[in-house]
Amino acid sequence: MNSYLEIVFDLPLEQSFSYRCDDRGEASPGKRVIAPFGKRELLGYVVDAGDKIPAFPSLEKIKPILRVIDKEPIFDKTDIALSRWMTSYYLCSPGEALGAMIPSGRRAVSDTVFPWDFDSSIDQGCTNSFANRTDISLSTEQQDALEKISVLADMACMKKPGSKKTDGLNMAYLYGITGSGKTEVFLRLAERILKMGRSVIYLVPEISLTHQTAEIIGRRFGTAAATLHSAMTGSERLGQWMRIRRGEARIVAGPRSAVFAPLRDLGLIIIDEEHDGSYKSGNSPRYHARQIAMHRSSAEGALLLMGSATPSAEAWKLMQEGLIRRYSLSRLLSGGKPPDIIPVSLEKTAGSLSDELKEEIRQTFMMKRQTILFLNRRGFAYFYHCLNCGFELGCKRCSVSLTYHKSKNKALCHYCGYETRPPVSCPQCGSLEAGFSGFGTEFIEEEVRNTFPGLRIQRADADTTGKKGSLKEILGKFKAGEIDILLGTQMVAKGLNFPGVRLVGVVFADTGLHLPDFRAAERTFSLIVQVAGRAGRFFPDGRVIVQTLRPYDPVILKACSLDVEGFFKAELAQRSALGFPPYSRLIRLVIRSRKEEKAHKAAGRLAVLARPLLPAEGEILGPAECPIGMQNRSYRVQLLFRGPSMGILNRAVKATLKQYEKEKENTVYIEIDVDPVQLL
DNA sequence: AGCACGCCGACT
DNA sequence: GTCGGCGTGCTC
Repeated sequence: MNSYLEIVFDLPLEQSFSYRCDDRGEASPGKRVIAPFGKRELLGYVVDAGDKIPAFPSLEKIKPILRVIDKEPIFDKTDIALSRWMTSYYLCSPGEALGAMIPSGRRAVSDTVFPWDFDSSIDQGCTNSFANRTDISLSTEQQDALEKISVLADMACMKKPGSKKTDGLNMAYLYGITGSGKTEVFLRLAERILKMGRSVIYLVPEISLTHQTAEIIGRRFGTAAATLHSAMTGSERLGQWMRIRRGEARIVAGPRSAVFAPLRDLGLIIIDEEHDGSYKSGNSPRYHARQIAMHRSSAEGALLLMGSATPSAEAWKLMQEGLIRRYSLSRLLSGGKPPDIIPVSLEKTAGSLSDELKEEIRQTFMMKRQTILFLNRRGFAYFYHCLNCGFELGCKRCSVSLTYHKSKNKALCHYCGYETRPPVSCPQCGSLEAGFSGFGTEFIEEEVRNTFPGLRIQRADADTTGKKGSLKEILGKFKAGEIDILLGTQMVAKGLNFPGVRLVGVVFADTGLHLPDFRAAERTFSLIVQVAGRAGRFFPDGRVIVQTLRPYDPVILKACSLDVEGFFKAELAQRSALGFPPYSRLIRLVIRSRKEEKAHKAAGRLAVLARPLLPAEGEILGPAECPIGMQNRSYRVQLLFRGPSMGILNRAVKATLKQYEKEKENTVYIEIDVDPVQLL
């Protein structure tokens, strides 16, 4: 019984390996085992077990496994089927797919067990306060959306799981500004699905939001709720995983990896803030939770419900085509209107604060209210520049500008961490008219302090919130009114839920617009609208000032007038004209090598091999140096496969890589990114 | 991915 | 003379 096992490892290896197990059938498919692999002992996943002697390796080569980790299988047939689909879609190995699915799969196995606790977040946004009350009455809009989506949910749930194709009838979108009550509709729907005896996944973008959502769900659904997030230790997460697997927890909240929650009878997947970039994994397999959710909901007969005020271009197009049903929430529950959003030109401004912004800060202070200043990218446009010869100081290992950090008097690289003392005079021409200028948080902090010496100013970015808990502390002080101006990156967005805030300033809105990425406009647009939307939720009497070097840029203007439809009309027309997603699909290969010409040679060869393997509808872009051409001493060259459908692309890429490997000439590291979102 | 084996450059 | 670079091959 079960004397031979097929095992896969979390390594970039296609094949499975055969092992012997002398134990009494303890090892079975879906369990993890420790097995000798070359010189080391590796954690592997059993994918098959049987009595038949494996055909391939000679019998004497087959080693016995060392031990079985799990008492119960952690993967069932559905999970293994999902991992197979991931393998073919994302072109990763079976072991990598399984490793991404189990939250502690890639870490050391620890045996400490911590109790599962809800973090009582300091974020007391209204989400919390109204979501706690189940008796709250819905607005007509909410009620209407809930009823219509419920019909869809019932239809999706009627289908037998596995009865294939749901013809897009299983996707819905709650499109509405922040504060219009999406959360309550999500929760009501979840309640309904749970009552029908089915289960729910509730995805949120970040860990911080996970806590908040977990808390709401925990209060509302009690022990039926579970959380899976990356701040938990391996064993904590495994504990939750098994609770879910056993059916004790039937609603799971978490970030992108929670899309793999091993729920049975899945009835609903919710993706809150669907546009958010954190749903895309940054390492192999580079999956997108939305894509996995689409696959799972259709394979398991569930409804997929997404929500955002600023949908992704992909979702927007599917809504236009009717493949995702759209339900709008257009009114704020508070009854107010979004605040005025005023674009202000920075063109003739000496520093980084326009007169308009300064004046509003002054007024806000006089009204005893608070200001939040937003900087979208830490240290961008913060580069060493020589006015005489144009020299720019860049990282020796990565081709990005070095950022000046005044507190350390160091110039440092954001990608690899390289640091150096900033030169006094230009290293190229010796001119003294060289130095750092720009819009980093530190720089602006100083300017704000000099302009408003009497005000209490606090900076919040990766530097000041390095130690855990300190962001919480800062936000706590801000909420208590002990800070007048909060200055920081994305993370201060949470402060937007505080009623003392009157003014929000986006210091430099166009940073993202200059990036060499076809999604730059989409991201810039959505950032501004998100900021403004959140602002409006709590202080409809408030102001939002958007500073920009391009006050006439249509993207900025449409964002300031919250014109989502208008933005997508123009943006989709442009994407279509240029043949970019959502009007095409992409696979990106990044070839990395220490030697520049090696990387280029490999990329060139790959392109040559690929062309005949790609049907006429497809094309290959590049090879080209990546926008960030060098990272960690490695040259990076990219190759983009573009075509109308993913099928032809991943077949071509697979065949290309296979052939390239067979040639065994110029071995390089190749990174595969299916549906890339960042092209840097 | 690691880890070993193997063959060519500048150093204790 | 060795130490050490990374190119190549293999892992049941």
